[in-house]
Amino acid sequence: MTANAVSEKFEVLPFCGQEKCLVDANGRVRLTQRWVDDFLRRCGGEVVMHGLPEGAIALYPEEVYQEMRAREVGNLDQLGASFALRRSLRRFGALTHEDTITRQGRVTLPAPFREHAGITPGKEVCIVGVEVGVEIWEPSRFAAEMKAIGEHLDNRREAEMARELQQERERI
Amino acid sequence: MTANAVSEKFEVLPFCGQEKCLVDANGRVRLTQRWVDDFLRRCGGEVVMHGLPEGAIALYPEEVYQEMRAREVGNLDQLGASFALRRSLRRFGALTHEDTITRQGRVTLPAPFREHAGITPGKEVCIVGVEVGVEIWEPSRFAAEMKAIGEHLDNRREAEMARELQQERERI
DNA sequence: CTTGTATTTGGAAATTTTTGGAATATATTG
DNA sequence: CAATATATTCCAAAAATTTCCAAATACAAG
Repeated sequence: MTANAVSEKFEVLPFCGQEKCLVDANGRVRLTQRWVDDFLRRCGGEVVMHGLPEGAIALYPEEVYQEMRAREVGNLDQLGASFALRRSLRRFGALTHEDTITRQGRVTLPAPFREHAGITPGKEVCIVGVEVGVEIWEPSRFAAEMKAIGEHLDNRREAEMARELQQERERI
Repeated sequence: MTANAVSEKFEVLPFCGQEKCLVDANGRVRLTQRWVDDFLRRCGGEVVMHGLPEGAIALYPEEVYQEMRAREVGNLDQLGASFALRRSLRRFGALTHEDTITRQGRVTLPAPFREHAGITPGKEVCIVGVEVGVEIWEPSRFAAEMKAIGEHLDNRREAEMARELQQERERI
């Protein structure tokens, strides 16, 4: 298959899985063919890059980002009165950037985004599918994030099991 | 019987029982013919692999997974504001992966999934039927899980018997 | 304004990894 | 014990990743 032809196979679960890959000396990453295909299918390769508060970089198809921002951007009547709204617009504006995936599936991460995400040219990053797009993480940050998610779920499991036992005891 | 032909024998209890098998050097497992048949019958061999919070890998027919996952993906307007939604998408995205069982009944476990489940190429795993699919466990984790299930059921038995006694005493 | 230098961009070759298949060995059943 | 089925190892083909290189662009100094 050539780099530009999108596989015909229908993807039931787009933007899933995770990869490790190297950031080249110029701050570029190469997406795997599968994700390139997902983006081509969704938006012809036009992606929005956004620096997340979690300290990672998200890549969304344009339409996903538009939908995500539609509400706040529509609230122009509050613009004069609300510090919070202005801050939010400022944050999203500053940390958002449009790009097109190249024919070889590469995306350049501009320096401010790399700094925001703690990413260094020449080192590895984790690229993670998030169902509606992908996220690019500095590996140790990603490990910490997954650990936090895991611990939260452990707590939920304990709570669920305890509750089940409690219900058994209190049944009339 | 060839690997691709599904046995005509009607399976009353699909996805039951357990097996031990070796993970090859490239992280692939071979399902027994019975389970290959179960998957071919349900979904033509198209499976969804999912890293469970319990630290094992589940294989479900596609349709089972779709049903299991009430679509969070529709809430795009919350994507920018909600850490919890992003975490949820991240967890499911990172630990979910589509695959097709090969003609030889093999499934590749990608490295991140193996790590998540503590599985090492070249070593044994337990493959456990869970009625709606199968789960792949690192053997000692599976033993611990079965022990935990047993203990929880012991507690429930005590609770149920105590409650029954209490009801008898409180009867008028 | 021109020339030389540095930086960025795109592409191709080479290596590594992954994948599918077949051959061999082992176990199971009649 | 033979015949069949199952499991495991090995190997060749295919694919993906990474490294390397050349062209293009931007930048700076003369």
